[in-house]
Amino acid sequence: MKPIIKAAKGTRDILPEESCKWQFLENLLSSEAAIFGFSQIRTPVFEHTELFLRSVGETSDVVQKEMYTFTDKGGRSITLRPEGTAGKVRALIEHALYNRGFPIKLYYFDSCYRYEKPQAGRFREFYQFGAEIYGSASPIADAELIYMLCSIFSRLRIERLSLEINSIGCQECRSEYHKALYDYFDKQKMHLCDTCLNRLERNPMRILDCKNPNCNGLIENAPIILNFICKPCEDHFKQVKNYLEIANIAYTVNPKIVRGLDYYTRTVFEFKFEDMCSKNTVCGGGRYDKLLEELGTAPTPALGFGMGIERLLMLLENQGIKLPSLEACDLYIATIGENSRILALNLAKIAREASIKTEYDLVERSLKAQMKYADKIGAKLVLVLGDEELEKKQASLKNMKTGELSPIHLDDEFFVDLLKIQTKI
RNA sequence: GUGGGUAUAGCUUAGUAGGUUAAAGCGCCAGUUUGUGGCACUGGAGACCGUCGGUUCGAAUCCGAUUAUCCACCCCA
Repeated sequence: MKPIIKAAKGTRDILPEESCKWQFLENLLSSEAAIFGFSQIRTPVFEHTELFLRSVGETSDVVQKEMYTFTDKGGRSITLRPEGTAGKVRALIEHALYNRGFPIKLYYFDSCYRYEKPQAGRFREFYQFGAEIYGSASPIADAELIYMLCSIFSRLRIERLSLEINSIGCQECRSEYHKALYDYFDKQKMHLCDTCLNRLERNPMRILDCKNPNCNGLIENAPIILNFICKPCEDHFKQVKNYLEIANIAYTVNPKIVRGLDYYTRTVFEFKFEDMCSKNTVCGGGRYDKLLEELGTAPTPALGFGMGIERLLMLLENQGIKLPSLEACDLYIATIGENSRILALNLAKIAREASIKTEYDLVERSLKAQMKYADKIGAKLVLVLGDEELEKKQASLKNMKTGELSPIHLDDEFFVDLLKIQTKI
């Protein structure tokens, strides 16, 4: 026996019992996006590395240590997408979708790839559902995106999900804030933990999120971004909050929310849920008004979010919300001998044309074993074709729920109708 | 990248002061009236105890390394 090959680290197979749940989620998310006027876009799994360097940001952790980057045979540097937004913006620009008139509203359901150490709710290949709005600078667009998310969560009957929002301002006000923050922590360097010392140089805002008790004391009195954002950013944020209140959406302002991708500006938000031990983000997003410019097109305001499907499933599991399981079979045709098998082919064809989910024996098992199998797959009806009845064009139909056996005439033109009625019972 | 836990049949697990054919439940297959499922009973297949090396007369059991997996941190969805 040769050694078996297993799935690569951080990847996993979605087996039938689970894939039906994925299918359900994908349908629900897509149809909700459609209700909100979003249309689907599908972009390649891999892109030129340059795209992510310029959008996600060269200093971000995602780019620095988590990308699947390789050189293809043509010598090009290629990267498997670590997130969904960059590719969508690239496509928007490449196909000049902005000429179709604003707003452009797109959604996607994509696999993404990051070279990380796997753990709960985190994989190297993971799926994101996301939506983007291009061409609106208005705070109503920020609210609209959040409305859609709330609508999705309520359709899934998810509760106890907290929405945290923040504004990280525009580039101008943020750089001022960075300066203030740097000065504040720099004076107290000796009290910071090692990771925070590192953060101080790379992204001082991250220090605000540190769990180390020593750093925590300093955080209390640290400057807050909301005191530094400029008047337009402040107004924008105020209005977003206002629109949320109008829609009766509960939120908390969390000035510590810092998104890890460099392209965010102004509004940022996260939907979190409490797990046994830690808080988990199921969905995160925000505005990225400078990104389109950065990728070489006219300045265009934009915003979007990404939702982790694996985390959504975790959350559903956590709240005991059941998703549909495998669909049962309507009709199983049990056969005894070759003649009845040939007849089964024809009957199955008729039934299937009428969209009745039909199966018959493929492994040449005994009748008893076929009955067992029919039971296992949850067949509602079993049609038993025996040699004796075959001559008289008859068979017996068993209702698996009641155990009731009834004779059925195979020539009956109402044969299919009969099955249809019976499978509905 | 840092730290910790775990590795025994398809699944869930038992088995350690080191001792010969490694155990159970579930699942799978077959049988208990030769043509009828669920329940019960009987039997069967299925594991070189993650891998490599070491200690020992002898290792699933002790030691080391390695790989995989889980969890936490970093970071993120």
